[in-house]
Amino acid sequence: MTPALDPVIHPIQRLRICALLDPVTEEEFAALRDLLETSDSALSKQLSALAGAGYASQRRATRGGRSRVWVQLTPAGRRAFHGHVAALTALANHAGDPD
Amino acid sequence: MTPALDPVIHPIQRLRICALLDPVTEEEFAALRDLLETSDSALSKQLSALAGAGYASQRRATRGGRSRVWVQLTPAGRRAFHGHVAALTALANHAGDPD
DNA sequence: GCGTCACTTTCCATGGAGGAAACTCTACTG
DNA sequence: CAGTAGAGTTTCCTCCATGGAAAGTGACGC
Repeated sequence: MTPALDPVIHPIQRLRICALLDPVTEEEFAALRDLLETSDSALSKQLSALAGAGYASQRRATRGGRSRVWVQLTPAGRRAFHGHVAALTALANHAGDPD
Repeated sequence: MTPALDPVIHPIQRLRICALLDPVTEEEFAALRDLLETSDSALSKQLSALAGAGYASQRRATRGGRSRVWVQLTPAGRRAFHGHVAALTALANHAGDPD
């Protein structure tokens, strides 16, 4: 069988976002933006895409007098990411190739 | 360090093409098309993209009275694919994460 | 020479991605 | 409470990628 590659997760920036969020409970919006070296708007849109698929959620909290957004993967998002990684790994190992 | 994800290889269909070509010397165009369940034109364009990056090459040979195209990864293509897989693996393992 | 097979390329319509800038919300400041 | 600034968000727009449909090309086979 060919495990399915998830098109919602696959795009490079989204893959990187998931990889950053997977090992932690949550991460600050600004931290993600800096780590990815992207813009506020680009990140915001990618997060919307992940949230739209039910893969990420956001939480507002005050820190340093300012309200900031904290992002986290939902359980479904974490499952989807792990599944996607498994699919990539299978691909890379030629699992299920008829050749 | 974050190993670089190669945007030429990353798109799902191209990743799958590379995964199919990596373990073999060469593969027939029609076989790729059937394995990927895609159209002639779509496959042809993806192969052009890989060839344009120097990652794949084609050879015409006659088989069954008809001339058919055989596709193979170039050494550079194989290196690029392996590098990309390494980058994906590193991402999945959170290598180099500052978190 | 003609039709056919096996791709290739063109044309077109759709969708994703990102920059710039306008907009919203919240939190301070005075 | 009005005003201002910070932190994202959304809109607008433009560009690039992708893919289907169909026309085009080259090599055979008859």
